[in-house]
Amino acid sequence: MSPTTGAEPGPDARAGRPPGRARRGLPDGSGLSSSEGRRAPSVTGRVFSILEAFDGDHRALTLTEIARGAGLPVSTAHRLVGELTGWGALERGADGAYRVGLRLWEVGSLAPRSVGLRERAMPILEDLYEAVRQNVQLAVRDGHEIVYVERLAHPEAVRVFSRVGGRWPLHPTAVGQVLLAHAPPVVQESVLTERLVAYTPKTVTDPAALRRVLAAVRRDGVAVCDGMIDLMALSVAAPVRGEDDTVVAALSVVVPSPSEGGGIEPRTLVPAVRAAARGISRALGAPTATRSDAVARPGGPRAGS
Amino acid sequence: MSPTTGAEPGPDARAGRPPGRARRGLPDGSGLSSSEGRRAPSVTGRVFSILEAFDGDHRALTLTEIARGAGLPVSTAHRLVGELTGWGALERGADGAYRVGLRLWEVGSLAPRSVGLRERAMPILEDLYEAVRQNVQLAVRDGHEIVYVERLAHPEAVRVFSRVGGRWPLHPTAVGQVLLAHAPPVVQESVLTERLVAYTPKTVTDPAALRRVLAAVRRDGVAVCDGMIDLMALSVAAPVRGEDDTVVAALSVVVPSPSEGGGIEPRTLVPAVRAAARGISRALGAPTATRSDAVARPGGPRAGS
DNA sequence: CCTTCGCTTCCGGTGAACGGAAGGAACCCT
DNA sequence: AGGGTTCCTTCCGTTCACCGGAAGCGAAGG
Repeated sequence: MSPTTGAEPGPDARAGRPPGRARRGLPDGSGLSSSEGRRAPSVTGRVFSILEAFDGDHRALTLTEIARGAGLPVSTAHRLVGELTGWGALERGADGAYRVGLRLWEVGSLAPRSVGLRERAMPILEDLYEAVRQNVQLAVRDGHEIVYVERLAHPEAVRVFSRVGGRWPLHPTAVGQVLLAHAPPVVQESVLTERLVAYTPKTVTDPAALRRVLAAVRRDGVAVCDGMIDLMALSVAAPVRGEDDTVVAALSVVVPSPSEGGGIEPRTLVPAVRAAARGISRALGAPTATRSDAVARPGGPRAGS
Repeated sequence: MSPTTGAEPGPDARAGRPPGRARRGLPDGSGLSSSEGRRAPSVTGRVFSILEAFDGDHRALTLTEIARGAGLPVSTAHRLVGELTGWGALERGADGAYRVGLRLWEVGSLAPRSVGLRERAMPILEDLYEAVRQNVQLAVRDGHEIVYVERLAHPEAVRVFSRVGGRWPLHPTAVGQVLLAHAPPVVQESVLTERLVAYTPKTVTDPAALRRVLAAVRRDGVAVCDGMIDLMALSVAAPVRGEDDTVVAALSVVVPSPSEGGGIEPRTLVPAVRAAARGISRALGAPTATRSDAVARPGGPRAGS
């Protein structure tokens, strides 16, 4: 294979592919390996780079693919993958390809910010899902990105690009805007100085405009994003607060965009989303969610019916 | 291929671990660290032992607790935990305790046997959940144990001990019996020669009796466990088949045991559970689930294997 | 005050990890 | 059949990253 293989970050990326972390290129013997490609020379670092070779579009990899993706010699990859497989972090299928193993998932399921949160939120998510029969999503912030923790999708609902465990930037998603609006100021400023990628013509990319959006989100307690990632979809999100009353997650509903002929008036979703988010906050022990003011009044926590 | 290709990883590092909570021998300073379960002295092995220090009852650990649990010197644990935290496999809370991090959960969510399966099964699980309004569970087998992959619990349903990501032995659970009944003969024999722990007086512990139960499960296409783990609960499980028509998972419903005054007649659940399991099998592309015979009445074709 | 406990840093010796190279098994395409 | 390609596995001498005891720190508590 000629040396051109992974030079470009996203030659394979289809339409709606999130800005996944830059895939590590080959060692790239062109001398000038520079400082950027800071590769941790530790064993642990190498193990991580192996795990990072797997992502939503690459769930099954051969040894050689792993080695290439992780930037490791095959013999090294072979040894480490062998250990990973022995423990159960990876599994080898009958086809010889490696996949992420059950044991690793099992440990991951102890993460409080994902499964812990999910456990308490699930009943309310279900109620909301039953009420709207569309896409319902729950996400948390990790650095400058959101990570989807749970997603309930009706088969006939508008198609969305999110995936449980998937990452997206903060600025073009309703959950992201909610989480950013309530993030520490350092994070906000940092994001506002980054280049804000446009996914559609409707994406907010101007820092000043985004700043206004965030202020509105804080004021209204909801974020509404129409066609910022996909012109067909509109999403409404509200913040979920934890014990110390900080925003720990965001909840959203995604419906067909009215500008594309969606039949749902987004404004009717706002009370339901806000109520469900408050319901989860209460389940988490948020102090303000136990008071009874603040929410207008349409519909109780059970969002209809 | 090599000796270990395909099939079960025979030697299996983790088969020895008793299914219950019992785990983690404290260093117990008695000098005699023995050779008992000595862990591989590789860096990777140490990292695994750190991850293993976390479990359902220990989701937040201090550095010292991790070191003790993993059987490592504090300074060593400190260095490795530092690397794990830097990558995101662990997170350190404001209280100084370490928890499993989002990044690790994220990689784990790429495991085909958990989330991959879950994604396709979810709509059907939801339908079943709506229909019965009780506990609905989905589990796979890993070695001599089951691992719960998904669980929907009604707040007012009978309380069960399972947890997403949790492990249980095969013989006392309905899902376990289904998975064991369709496991490779090697696994079955191996389990039948183990000591079968009794959780209640009703637990099957006699190998011959279990063998008859498994035959019945294969014949009927369902397993029914009444009070084998918890006298209050009864569960009904059915097999889920994958593309190659092997049993890849099991689905169950848990209701209050009729002998304890539960209001539901278990027999009425059988068709619903069986139908849901077939629905998931079909979603996974199982050949027999697309035909319309085979399960119509007990004593159908399938019996062998 | 001193003690205890847990976390962090330091540093010299050493053995585990490294990876090039060679061997082997499939699987192409002539 | 034969030569070419790709991928996996094993081997082994070199070296450097890992190891962990010890000491320093800060906080809690008696």
